[in-house]
Order: sequence, then C-alpha cells, then structure tokens
Amino acid sequence: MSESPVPHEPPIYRRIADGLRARILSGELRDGDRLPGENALMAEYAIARATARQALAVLINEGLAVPKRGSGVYVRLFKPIRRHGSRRLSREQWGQGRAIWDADARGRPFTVDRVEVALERATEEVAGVLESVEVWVRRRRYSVDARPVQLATSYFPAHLVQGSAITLADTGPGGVYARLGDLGLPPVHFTEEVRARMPGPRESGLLDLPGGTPVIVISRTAYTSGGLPIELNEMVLDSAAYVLQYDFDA
Amino acid sequence: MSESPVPHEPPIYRRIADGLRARILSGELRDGDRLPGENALMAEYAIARATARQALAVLINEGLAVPKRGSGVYVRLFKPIRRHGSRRLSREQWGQGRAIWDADARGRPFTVDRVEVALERATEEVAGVLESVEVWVRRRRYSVDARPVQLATSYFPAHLVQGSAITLADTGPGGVYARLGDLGLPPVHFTEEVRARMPGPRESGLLDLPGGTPVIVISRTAYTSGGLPIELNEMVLDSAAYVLQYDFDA
DNA sequence: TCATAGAAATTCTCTAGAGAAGTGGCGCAT
DNA sequence: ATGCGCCACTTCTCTAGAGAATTTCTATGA
Repeated sequence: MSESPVPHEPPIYRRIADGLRARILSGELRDGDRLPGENALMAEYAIARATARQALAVLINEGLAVPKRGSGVYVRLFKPIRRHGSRRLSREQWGQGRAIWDADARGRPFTVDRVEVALERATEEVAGVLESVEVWVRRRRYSVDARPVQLATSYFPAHLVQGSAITLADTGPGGVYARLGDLGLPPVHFTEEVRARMPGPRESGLLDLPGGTPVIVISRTAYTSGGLPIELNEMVLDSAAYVLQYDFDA
Repeated sequence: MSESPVPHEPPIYRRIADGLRARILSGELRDGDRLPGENALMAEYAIARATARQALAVLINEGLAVPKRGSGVYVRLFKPIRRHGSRRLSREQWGQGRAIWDADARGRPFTVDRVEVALERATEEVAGVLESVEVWVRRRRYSVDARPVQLATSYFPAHLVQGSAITLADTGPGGVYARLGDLGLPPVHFTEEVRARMPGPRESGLLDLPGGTPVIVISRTAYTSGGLPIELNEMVLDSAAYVLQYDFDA
C-alpha cells in the first residue's frame, strides 16, 4: 500500500560523491591526482563545510581517495603484491602472463621490522588448534619499499619447539620451517582460512592504513606428515597492497 | 628537530569510540545489542550532535556496529559461510549432476535470484585472459536465508560454447561445468586471485551491505587439460558472510 | 646557495540548531 | 481481537561558523 514508490532523489553530498567517483572511474582523474577539496566544493556547490566533507568521506570510505591533512585529497593508487598460496602449481604451466592483476614483488625486497618473541599462555582458539596450552609466539611486521604491508603472528606448541632457534629472534638460514625440519617436524600440509574486514585502530596504526582500506586476515595452519598441527600463523595484510593467488586442480 | 614528541591526546569523538569499542570487544555488548545513540551520547558527554555521530561513525566504519534508521545503532553480527577453494571443485561433484553450491550449503540452501545471460564484447582484461573478443556472459546473484551474499559474473569464449546450454538461463543438471564436460572441454585446473576492497554503490546496493563491510573479490580462471582458458568467473562476496578455505601441500 | 621564518592553504575537530525521514509502540475505533 | 492513525523516538541531512593542526609555498636573510 501506501505511497509513492518513488525512488528518492539522493541527497546533495551523495550526488557530489557520485560525480567525483565517475570522474575517477572514467580515468579523467588518475592515480595521485588531486581532488577538489572542501573549500572548492563549498564554493562550487554553495554548500556548508560539513556537507562537502561528507561528500569526500564517501569516496574516502570507498577507498577511492586518500586525504592528506594540510595538503588535499588525492586519488588512491593501487599497486598490489602477488602472494602465491602454493608455489608448486603456479601459473607458469597454466598460461603465463594471463593474470588479471599485474603485480609482483620482483625487485621489491621484504624487510622485517619489529620482531618480538615470547612464551605465552595460548588463547582458547589457538589452544584448540594447536592442542597446547603453552605456546611460543613470534610477532613481526613486514614492509616493502619502507611501507608496512603485513603483520604476522606465529604460534608454536611450546613443548615441541623448546630449545630450538624458533624461540630466538634470529631463526637462522631458512627460517622457522627449516628449524622445524631440523626437529624432524617438517610441515607438509597447509590450510589457509581467508577473511576480510575493516582494521581496528591498532592494526590501522601499525600498517599506517588510510581510511577505507580493509585488511585481509589469513589464518594458516601447518601440519606435519603425521597430521600434527605444528604452527598457526595469523597474518593481517593491507588489502591495497596484496593480491592472493591460489592454484589447484579439479 | 623540532618538537615535542608528545603523543597528542585523541579527540573527544575518538575517545568515545574507544570506550564503546572496548565494551563490544569485551563482550559486555553482544551481537545485536543496542548501542547508546546520538541523543544518549550528547547527554552523557555534553557534546554536539555531529560529534556524537562522528563517534558512532568510527564503529560503523570498522564494521563493529550497524545503524538502523529510525531505530538505533546495534552491535554487528558475524555468521560466515565456509567456502572451500579446492575440495568443492573435485571431479565427483561437477561430474554427477550436482551443482557446486550444494557443497557449501551446510543445510543453508543457496538460491539464485537474477540470472542474466548475454553475448557481449569482452573488456580488455577479459579478452586478455580468455583470448577471445566475443564472450557469453552469465551474471547472477546468490542468497542464503533470503540474504544476498554473492554476485558472480562468468565469461566464456563465445566460439567455444556457442549452441550449448551455457548460453541459456537454465544450464541443466550439474551446471556449466557439466556442460563444458559435454563439450569435451572439462576444466581441470583453477587459478583464483583474491582481493579485498570496499564496495562501490552498485555492489553495496545489490548485496544490501551496511557501512563498514568490505567485499572479497575472487577472479577465477578455469583451464582445460590442454591449458586452454575456458572460463573467467568474477565473484564479489559479502566479506561478513564468508570465510574462504584453501588446502595445499608443501 | 641555503636555511629559516612567515604566510597561505588545507584538512580536522567541534558547537548549536533545524527539519526530514523512518521505526515502533500505544490507544482508539471498528 | 484487529486494523488504523497518531505520536514519540531515532537516525539522517544540512546550515553557519570558529579555531586547531598540518603541510606547502614564499620571501627574507646570512
């Protein structure tokens, strides 16, 4: 019943946002270009400052624009790194160069800041997966081109890795997987759970994320040939910096 | 250089948001609970309406809260569907009259609204992957419990699928993969590219997404045993409704 | 030439208020 | 009991203005 099924005319701030979005998507405004700012929009459309800000906020929350305080609002740039889930079945044999997104870390080396190693009491979730109450925890942050792109937290059952270099900041050549091999517990199977959500303030700060940037959360469990869960790795990725690739057969 | 390395005291709206966030994460406020609204915050902290709104906007953009116009602001609920990357595409499933989605349903059946099939000219990206200028396009929307959760667009090289049921709205038992098998072009290898970003207004409308909800975008390419790309499937998922799972060996 | 101080431009935070639009409940009439 | 209309409450949109914080450019001076 009732009334006009008239689709409401969108509010001013939305129409302004739509206009700017169209100019970005059409390519008229490109990566890094400057958008008309609050003052420009106020003058052009004869609106209040708050309304102009609301229009820009739409684009910022969509991840299309990035505000720089004291400077202006700019079109977002998107240059992702390709992360391979399984390198074995990679694209080489299945049509190379046909990727949708051109992206690679070739020549862009990863660096690790902030390594932190500690023996902790496992949370309920972690304990449930690793079947261990005490765990060694390795927290670290990865950067590319001096830009933080990933936070990673690895958990190991304490009784299995006690005394190995996994409990040290420097794990030596080959990293933790080589050390697990030394212990006779090489991981042979991986399960990854992938989710996406908006970052909390802590993640937002550590990854230096502008508004409108989601994070990709990967929870990877590594198993030994005996089916024993040996590592749980929780990774938080800047979604603007990554493309994940998974290859598998039918 | 310079100045006080004094970490600035955060602005009011941020401190209010921090307080509410803590109450949500601690479990004091649970799924579906009502948050103090604009008026309540205005009274409690003696602030202007715009400031109260700004505090709530923080939580909304983080995906922790959902506003309901005329009613209130509520704590977000998160009930994901598990989507298996590799297991669900095994030969048994698409070989014997079973749609792929049955594997994911877990008692919650998928329904397909809005099927749309058309012969189109490929965009540059699609043409590059499929090596074909003319493509059959299948657009559809999937819902679970009457809630839209996924948009999918599949592209097929026109000259390969011409005349088959793939060009019809109803593809028959087993879906498009069974039909590709009928054509002697069964897909045996898949490559998935996974990204996350904020939705545009079109996606936001079709998936009925509240603010602060990213989408997961999966670009899946299917290959025949000869290495021929036979399908490109672009999926847009409500990130609050999905968990992706991938299994692979070292 | 180079550094420093200053000015201008820009985004950010916040106040105070008004009306529009949607939700949900309560009471009244049927 | 059932439907209907009204009303209170809520979020949403927008105006007008002010000062703070930050960046960027410019002019001055050594």
